[in-house]
Amino acid sequence: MSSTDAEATASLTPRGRRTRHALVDAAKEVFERDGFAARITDIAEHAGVAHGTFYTYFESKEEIFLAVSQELLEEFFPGRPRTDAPAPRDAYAAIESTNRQYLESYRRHGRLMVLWEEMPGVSPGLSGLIDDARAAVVDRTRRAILRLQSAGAADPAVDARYAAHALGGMVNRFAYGWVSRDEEFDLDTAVTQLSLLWANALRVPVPVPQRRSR
Amino acid sequence: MSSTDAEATASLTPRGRRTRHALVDAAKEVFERDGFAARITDIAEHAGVAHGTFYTYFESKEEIFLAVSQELLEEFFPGRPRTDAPAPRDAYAAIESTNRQYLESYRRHGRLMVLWEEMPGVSPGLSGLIDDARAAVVDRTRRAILRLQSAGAADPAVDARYAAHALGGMVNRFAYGWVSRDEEFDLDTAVTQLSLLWANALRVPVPVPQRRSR
Amino acid sequence: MSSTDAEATASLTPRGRRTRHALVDAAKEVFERDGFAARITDIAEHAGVAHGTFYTYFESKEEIFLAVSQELLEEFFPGRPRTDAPAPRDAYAAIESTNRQYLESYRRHGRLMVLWEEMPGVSPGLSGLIDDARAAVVDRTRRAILRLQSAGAADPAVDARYAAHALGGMVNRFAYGWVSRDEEFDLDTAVTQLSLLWANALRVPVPVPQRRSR
Amino acid sequence: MSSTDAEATASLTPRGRRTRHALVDAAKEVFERDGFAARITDIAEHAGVAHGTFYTYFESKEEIFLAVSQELLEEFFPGRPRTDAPAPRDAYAAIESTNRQYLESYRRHGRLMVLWEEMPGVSPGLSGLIDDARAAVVDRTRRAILRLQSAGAADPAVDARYAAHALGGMVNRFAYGWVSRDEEFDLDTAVTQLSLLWANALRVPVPVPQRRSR
DNA sequence: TATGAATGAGTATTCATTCAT
DNA sequence: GATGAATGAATACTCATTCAT
Repeated sequence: MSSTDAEATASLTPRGRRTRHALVDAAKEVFERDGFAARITDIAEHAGVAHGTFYTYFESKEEIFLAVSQELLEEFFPGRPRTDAPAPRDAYAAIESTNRQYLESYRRHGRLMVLWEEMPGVSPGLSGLIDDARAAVVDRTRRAILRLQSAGAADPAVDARYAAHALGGMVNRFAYGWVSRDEEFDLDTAVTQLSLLWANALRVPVPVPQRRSR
Repeated sequence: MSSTDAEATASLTPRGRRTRHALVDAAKEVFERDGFAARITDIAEHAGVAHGTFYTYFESKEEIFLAVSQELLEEFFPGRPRTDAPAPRDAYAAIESTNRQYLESYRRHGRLMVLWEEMPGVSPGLSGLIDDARAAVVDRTRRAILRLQSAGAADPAVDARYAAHALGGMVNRFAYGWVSRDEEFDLDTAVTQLSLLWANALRVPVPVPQRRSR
Repeated sequence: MSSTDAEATASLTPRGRRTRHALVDAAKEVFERDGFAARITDIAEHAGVAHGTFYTYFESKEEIFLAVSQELLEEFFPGRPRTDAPAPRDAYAAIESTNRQYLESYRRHGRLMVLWEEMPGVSPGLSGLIDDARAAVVDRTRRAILRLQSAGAADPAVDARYAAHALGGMVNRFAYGWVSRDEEFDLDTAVTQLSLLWANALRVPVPVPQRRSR
Repeated sequence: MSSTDAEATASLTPRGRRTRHALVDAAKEVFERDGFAARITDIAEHAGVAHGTFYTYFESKEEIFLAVSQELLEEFFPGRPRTDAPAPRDAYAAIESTNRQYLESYRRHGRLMVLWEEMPGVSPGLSGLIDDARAAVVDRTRRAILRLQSAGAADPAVDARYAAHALGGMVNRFAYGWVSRDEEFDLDTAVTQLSLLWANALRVPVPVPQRRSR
């Protein structure tokens, strides 16, 4: 549970905590079903509380969407990297692991992730928040690329910042297409292929087994 | 002017044609300013016609947005490739040319392109239409990759369909980030870098000059 | 009809003018009945139009209240004095005429005048507007007193500004009490008495007939 | 402390008395800040008690406003006159003393007095109560005028009841304007001027020093 | 007594769409 | 074709008041 959530919850009685929780759960379901057009009335109804009760805990749809998103934010944009910087020769493994985690998380949250992508059209405020988190991750990628280049393990012609944006976008967009349309993709193949493309793009050596994967 | 537009226009008197045109122009401006939340009243006002006149020409906001989008659809997803399949040894040049065109077009239409991306959250019907067009382009990319592979000019370990989705997404997402946020990118560098990543990813040979570009 | 009203009406079709008028009339009735707590729904209903139609003509309750008040504003705080400055020896007659006009107008508009007085508690914006108009009248009174003093026709110990505020307030408050509570007052007596008090206060000579009026 | 307050307080435990007191204090502040639109939540919060606690002591906003007003009621409309009827020849001194007290009290309670005036627009019940108190004072004034007239010390042409209403209103309205708008008045001058006007109006002799006061 | 969560009636407001002229 | 007035469904939000603990 994210810190923000803990904060919001701190001053509540157990009963209040239960109600708030029910609202967040309900909101998750309703957002998944109706997108951001979800009606506050429906959320309250789903949670089994009166209309006005919603406003005891949240000031707006944005705010509860944020609460629903807390978990995702932490999962996709952790405060700190989930793994230590890998030795250059493990670069491929790190890429693959990151991609696998990303795709799995993305698919697990499915409709909600899609909502994130479409947020700017609908709630600029919220999407700014997501953008910030995203920027941090792009920056981490950028630094990782620079490290590989220093170690002579990546194409020096590549501009780390441009590449971080482009490759991050590649995986993100792939996942988005997968979830939002009904493309037929296979998880393992997707991980292998995206990692191969990513590694190739940077000219990071790809271990032999992958090269035969299809 | 696209065929659909021509159709819609055919049965109108000259005066009607003018009014319809004014509405589409106005809509473009207003959509760019307000996003898809634009109000029909504003569009009509901008076009200098009465509110009700809108409905003489369009049945809904979706419909006029579609009309506004016709031009873009044609530009981004032309009915037929704009260039013939290049000889394998010109692969890099083709990649670069495609990317440059894409980025230039995307930037030219700026806010409107962003609207396209965010459409699904807001008008599923329309976005289906865009998706279809997109799919055609992805398929063309897929076949191009297959051709390169047959010619021994691209990494055979790459799955053409996955790669077509991924690399198309890469450029699309990069352009989106560029336009929707205020990232500082340089057009030439962006073209060079994205093309380098794309070519690298497929292990398509990159001519020497690029390799020194930064 | 005040200029503001004419303006608002200028761009409307006859039908629109009729509807707008119906709304203002309805509002007057409803405000008189319910005070400023009147509901917009009621006003629309009273005017025999749909709820939303209200918003075709007015943006808020304040705005229609202002429209309702236009006529009163002009009556109580005319852009220019309704009479020329009287010769000093007619001072009493002028006082009496002004008071009679004021009391008659106030009583004619009854409940609506009372609403004006209570406006500050309920809509500071509107009341500021009324205050401004009131200030202009107070200033006119002040200058009239100064004129009388120069002519040696009024007590020189009186401070014209303080007196203008005080005596204007006296008549206003008297009228307010008369209308808002059910005090039993007689119009002629009220005019005579207020004028006597006013004249006495300034030591303006009071013609003999008045002195016997009761 | 007024009798009503004492009553309400009698049956409470010391702790209850403290809480009730905190609520009344808080209400005074909040009413002064927000007018009668003050929210019960805010009052409770200000008093440092839970929302629901309010209802342990008061049934409604009106009721606590009344409690807040007790002190003022007593100050402005004392159960008995604060001074004995003055000898006719001290009439002016009595007028001046009353006016000074009134203006000082009014200004001391400032925003709250203004609230009183605007009460009818907002809570007819309460304002009826205030009206009653006011009526008692007007009646006292009326009888004082009659006394002066019997003693030959005031203009016999003046109708005591009309004058009591008018002159009371004059001072009240002057004070209201002073407090609610930002008129620049000076206390001593105001007292002198209002007393002068009042005395003049009744043709009560004004001692010489006043006549030179400005 | 105190708490604070829950309630829900009440009201304003927006805007796509219809339709008489 | 054009007009612009009229419509009314849809929904958000506030806050006094109740009540279980």
